[in-house]
Amino acid sequence: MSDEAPPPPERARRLPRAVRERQILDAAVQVFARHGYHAASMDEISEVAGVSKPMIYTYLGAKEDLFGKCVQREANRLLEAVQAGVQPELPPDMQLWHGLRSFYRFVGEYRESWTVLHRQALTVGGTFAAEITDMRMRAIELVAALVVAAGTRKGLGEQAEFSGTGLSAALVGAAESLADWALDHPEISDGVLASWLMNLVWLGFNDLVEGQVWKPSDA
Amino acid sequence: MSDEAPPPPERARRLPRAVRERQILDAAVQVFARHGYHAASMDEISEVAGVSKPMIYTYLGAKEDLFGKCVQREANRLLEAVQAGVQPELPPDMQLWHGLRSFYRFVGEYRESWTVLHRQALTVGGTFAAEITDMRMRAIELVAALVVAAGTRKGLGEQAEFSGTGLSAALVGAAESLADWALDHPEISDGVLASWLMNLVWLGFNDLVEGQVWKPSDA
Amino acid sequence: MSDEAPPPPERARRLPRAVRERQILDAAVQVFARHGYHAASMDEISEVAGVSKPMIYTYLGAKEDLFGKCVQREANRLLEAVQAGVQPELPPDMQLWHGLRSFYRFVGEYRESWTVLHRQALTVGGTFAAEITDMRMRAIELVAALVVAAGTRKGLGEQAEFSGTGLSAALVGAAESLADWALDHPEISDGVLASWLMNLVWLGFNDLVEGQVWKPSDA
Amino acid sequence: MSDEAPPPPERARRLPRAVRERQILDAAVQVFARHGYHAASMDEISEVAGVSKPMIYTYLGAKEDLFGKCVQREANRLLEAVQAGVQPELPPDMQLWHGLRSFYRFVGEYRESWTVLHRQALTVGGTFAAEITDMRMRAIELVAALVVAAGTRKGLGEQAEFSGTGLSAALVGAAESLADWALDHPEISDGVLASWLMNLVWLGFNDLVEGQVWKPSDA
DNA sequence: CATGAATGAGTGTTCATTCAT
DNA sequence: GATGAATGAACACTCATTCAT
Repeated sequence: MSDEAPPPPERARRLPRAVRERQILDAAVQVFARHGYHAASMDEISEVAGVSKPMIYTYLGAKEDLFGKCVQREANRLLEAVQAGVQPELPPDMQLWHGLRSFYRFVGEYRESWTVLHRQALTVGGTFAAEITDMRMRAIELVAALVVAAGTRKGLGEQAEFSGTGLSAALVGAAESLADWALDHPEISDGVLASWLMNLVWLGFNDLVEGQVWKPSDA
Repeated sequence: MSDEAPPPPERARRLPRAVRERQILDAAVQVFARHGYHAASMDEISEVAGVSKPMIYTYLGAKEDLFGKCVQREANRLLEAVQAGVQPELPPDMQLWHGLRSFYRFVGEYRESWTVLHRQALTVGGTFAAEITDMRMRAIELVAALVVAAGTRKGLGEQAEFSGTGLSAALVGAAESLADWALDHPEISDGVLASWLMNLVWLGFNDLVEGQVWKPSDA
Repeated sequence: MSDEAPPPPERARRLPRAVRERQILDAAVQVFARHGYHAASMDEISEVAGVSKPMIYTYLGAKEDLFGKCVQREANRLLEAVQAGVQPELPPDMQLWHGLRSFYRFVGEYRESWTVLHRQALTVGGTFAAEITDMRMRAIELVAALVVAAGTRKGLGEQAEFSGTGLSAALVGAAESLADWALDHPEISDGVLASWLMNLVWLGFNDLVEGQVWKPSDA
Repeated sequence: MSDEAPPPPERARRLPRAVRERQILDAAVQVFARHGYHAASMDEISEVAGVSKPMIYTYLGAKEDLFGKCVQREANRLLEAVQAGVQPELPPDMQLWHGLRSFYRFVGEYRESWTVLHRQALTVGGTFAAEITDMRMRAIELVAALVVAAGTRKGLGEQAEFSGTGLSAALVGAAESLADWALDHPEISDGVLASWLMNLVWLGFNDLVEGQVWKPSDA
């Protein structure tokens, strides 16, 4: 029988909720990136976070909620990073280039965020795919509006050779795929990656092969 | 080897092994496409296949083996479909265009195969990711060799504006992403999809916006 | 349509039932000895026997029946071997010695039989334990009657220092345990093994240490 | 059979880990003793323990681990019981006698422990058999050193009539076998059992039949 | 006679989730 | 606020057993 006033166990330090939530989200992103949604276990997340499991449920909800919040947070981070890189007063191609650079810088710096967003978010059935796809679409339109708008101005409507959304999807896919590739080639700088993509989508192989090369005009 | 499936009797409870294996693989592809590797249950697969679970294990092995065999079969199907569409005597751009058409036709026709290959195969840790990535790389080089080789001939080595593997990754990503998009737009024909991609990667946005348009020369 | 291949496919030779049964029992003893009753699988038995599973069921019945028949056959073999070695006209100690020799010879020669009888038969719940125990008891009384009877004649009844069945159990246990030990020491001949046991149970440690030694009188 | 649910160990909801572990181990020993390793089901163990299955896995690990821990605990108990009974200052025969009494007392008191150790531990393939055999050997040498050492002192080396390890195996087998027999004869006291064995191995049948009887000298 | 084909029923194991403290 | 204790429910996998041919 312990009747003496027990000194508060140092074991569990009472931290403000916001801090705990960040700890947990960080751990969750890490674990989700490593194993994917289904293979990730709440046990591992709680362990990595240094927090007991009930706390996760109290603060962030069930596994699916937790994953959703991870996705949201990382998606916001990514969008902010890209938007921060774009300078609206530049010509379209330079805007695109700067946006791409920001994107690749982000991917290189926050690999796990990117992994969760790109690879893992689609494996979860239900609402997530839509949510992610939507976010993806907004992202692409943000970037692709530049060129699509240009095309539209020139009178290229929804004719066979041109489709705003279709091309956007392709463009984003190209950018994403190159991002994945870049994860295995960290020695390639974000500027170079952005340039490659510019040459692909802006000039096309044909011009490129003809010796034409796109280069940033402000470097 | 008599490989001719003898006309299946109306209500044969007792089927030869090869037939059962196909049934099971078909069901597995369907279920894996629907839920992903982890969320798919052997119970559902057996149910869809109209076969008891032990049969699956006897014929195709454990879950991971089964998935591997699905991936292999579908990957072969895809490769064959694409290769069948390419005509080596045509000029490079036409070869590319025909290959892409075959690809989009396949994706449209075998949505589930494509889903398994593109989205689900990467969610399984271990050997699969590598296997798929490898297959993807071989596929891309098959197609991209056309243009990359052209670029290399023109003296574009591994300089900052050009990279064989990097651009290949981007190109394949664009094609894949457009394929995903096309799944939600079945009204767009494979010819049109292929054209869009050609215009993107062959001419580039710049030329496109300037009014230049790529068109198949043999239609 | 098979036209003129008169000899039936060599694949499945139609053998008389008795032969098949022996094949199966041999295989079963082997597999039961290797894995024990529960860990042994009908599949492995059928494979080792070179016979399809339905045949096992047709000829020998279910797994438990099969095991029972294995045990019975091997027990009979053992009993016959021991009985064949005993010569009733010799004095008790020599009878015991010859019986033990036969026993150890059998164990050395039919290791698997011994394993099934001694180690595996007891792990199966239900009727088997009793059956085996019974068989064991009969075996022991067969052998121990010699000495126990002698003791009883001398007026040693069920007093504290003497008990027929109890001592018999101990004696048989000693013989069995030495048999197990001998499996790992095949270089020790059955004559030597029998001698050891004779010295232990006939003379006892005390006499043995005093320099008294029991030796077969007819060698 | 006895299907009466023996009062589940209290309905105490929240118990400290150590208590639960003991409950589970107790239940496991009971069930393993009743059915053997393979036929025992984790379900029954959890039911007998009054605990859900996941707890077993959390606290004691998988089935094989659980069994290993049972064996270890019971083996320790047995060794301690025997060692506690031996008094090193007594002459060899009295030491042996006291050791045997302790052994039989333990077997009578903890039937299930004995069953698990003696009968079931060998049915599990792999490391366990070796572990148990080893433990058995150490146990036997602990006890048999007394007599074997005596024999060796007298100049009885590894000659045909005498073998330390071989005789030890036999001796232990005799003791074990008598223990099994005693399980069905609970009315025989451990002192009597020990006496029987002493008369068998110390004096031998011959002396016994001649009217010589070994008796404890300190009673 | 002989077997490939097929399965019902059960096993060990894990995981997201929630109380009681 | 924070957690160790506890579980329901499901899943992958196996095996003894039996038809239909």
